[in-house]
Amino acid sequence: MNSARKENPVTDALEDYLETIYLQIRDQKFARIKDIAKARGVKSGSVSPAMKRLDELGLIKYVKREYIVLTPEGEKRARRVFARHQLLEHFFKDILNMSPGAAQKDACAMEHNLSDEAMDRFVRLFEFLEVCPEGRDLLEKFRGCSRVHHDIPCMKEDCKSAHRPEISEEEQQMSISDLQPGQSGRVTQVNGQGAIRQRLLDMGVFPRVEIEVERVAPAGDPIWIKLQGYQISLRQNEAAAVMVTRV
Amino acid sequence: MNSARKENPVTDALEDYLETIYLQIRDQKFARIKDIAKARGVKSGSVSPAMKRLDELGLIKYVKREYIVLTPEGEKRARRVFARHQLLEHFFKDILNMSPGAAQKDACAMEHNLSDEAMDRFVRLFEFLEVCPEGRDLLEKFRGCSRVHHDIPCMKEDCKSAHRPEISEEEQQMSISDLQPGQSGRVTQVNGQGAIRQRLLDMGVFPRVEIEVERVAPAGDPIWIKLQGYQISLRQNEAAAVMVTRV
DNA sequence: TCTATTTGTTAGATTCATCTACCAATGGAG
DNA sequence: CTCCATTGGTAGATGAATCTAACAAATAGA
Repeated sequence: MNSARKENPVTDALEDYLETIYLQIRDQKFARIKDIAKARGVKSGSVSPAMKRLDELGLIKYVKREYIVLTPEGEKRARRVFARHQLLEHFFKDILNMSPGAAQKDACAMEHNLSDEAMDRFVRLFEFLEVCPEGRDLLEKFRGCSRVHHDIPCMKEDCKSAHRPEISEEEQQMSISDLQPGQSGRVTQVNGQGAIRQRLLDMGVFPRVEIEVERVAPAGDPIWIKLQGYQISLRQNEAAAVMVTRV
Repeated sequence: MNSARKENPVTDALEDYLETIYLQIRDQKFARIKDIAKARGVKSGSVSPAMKRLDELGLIKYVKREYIVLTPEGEKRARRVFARHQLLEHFFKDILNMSPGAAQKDACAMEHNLSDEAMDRFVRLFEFLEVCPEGRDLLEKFRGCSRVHHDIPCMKEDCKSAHRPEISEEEQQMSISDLQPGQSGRVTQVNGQGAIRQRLLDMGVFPRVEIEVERVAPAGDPIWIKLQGYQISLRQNEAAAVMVTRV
């Protein structure tokens, strides 16, 4: 981020201003300090100097006390940021099924940091889901599962009826509490809800991660596991919520 | 981001330090200024005061010139950031099929800004792809398409053989250049490669976006379209690369 | 034990983004 | 035409994160 700024002095904050200007010109034909300040939640005393910097960078045309105009370069840049915003928001809201508010907020936070490559791959995913009949069905199914999933993992539902009916021997699902000390597994599901789930995720316990049970207390309550090279301890109910396949 | 900082003064930079410390303790049993500076690409003169701040915040224990120790609170926080990093990197690398370097970089940039809700939904997606047989197949297929896709959209490939064989009337695919002025469409695919594709994405032309053809120049070359309330112009070859369904 | 090297600290400067508080310009309303 | 309200601009301050450069402490060789 530092080196990026040296080559390209347009900071995230300036990009935000640019995007705001872009949207205001779109929606009300002009952009002025007051509205920008309001939209961005800053004071007008902060906007003026920012406009000066944007002008110096050739991204806007700004003569004091007059309306702000985007240069072609500025418009391009603004549109780019806005496109990333839209893409992320769509992904969060319509694919991951997040609440609109959170989708918007997360998109705002990330719009400046999405590489071209990531953007490209997101779009490929969208294309897949849009164009491919299977993709569409799957999205439906995923969203269905995701919505219900607060309790029931998708596996139990209609997914069960799919092809690849029998699950091979070593893919047997079990919970961490079924593992003996020394045994390892690969996480496939986190069944807990609310605080338990949150805590597990925050500790890095989610699908694809490999864990090893190191030690189990006599009562079976704290269970020490190793993941990503670090040791953590789980309560019994947390361990029981984590489904794994043996490795 | 501002308001968040007031309630919780742990900035992104401090969180990065915390994560670095966490990983160094994991990998070499101790963390010291020099290594942290190197890992983060800053000078040691910047690290010392940061350690002081982290100590004041109760996230590390730091006595000058001695090794740095994470408090339970600090360890929790570090693990949380690292978990987000892992999750994002996994998503970018193994699901979106990005190059390892870019996946890593993007994950770094976003790890501080991923809401709990987003994390939860990502994990649901992983669970779906891990546990559900259909999910697995689909991921395979998507990755296959994604890899080849630089030229060939997935629709033409094995996806074609899926259920839902015939595409209904109004879902006929056509390119933007097939639309008449006044007609509208919903983007489903962006077929162009390289610079053309990049330009289209940067302008916000990607699946799910609705566009309307406003005007076509006599020669058919610049085509003006409206999307997201803004007018942009496309060259003929760009327009031809964008597949839409009529709306 | 004494020096040379490595490592860490401190002070002071810079840049960015913000604030507050006050000042200046503009434009209606009377 | 004047006055006042709205709007924008400026100066000065703050806080974060960084740098450089000089200094101090610890460590390791000789």
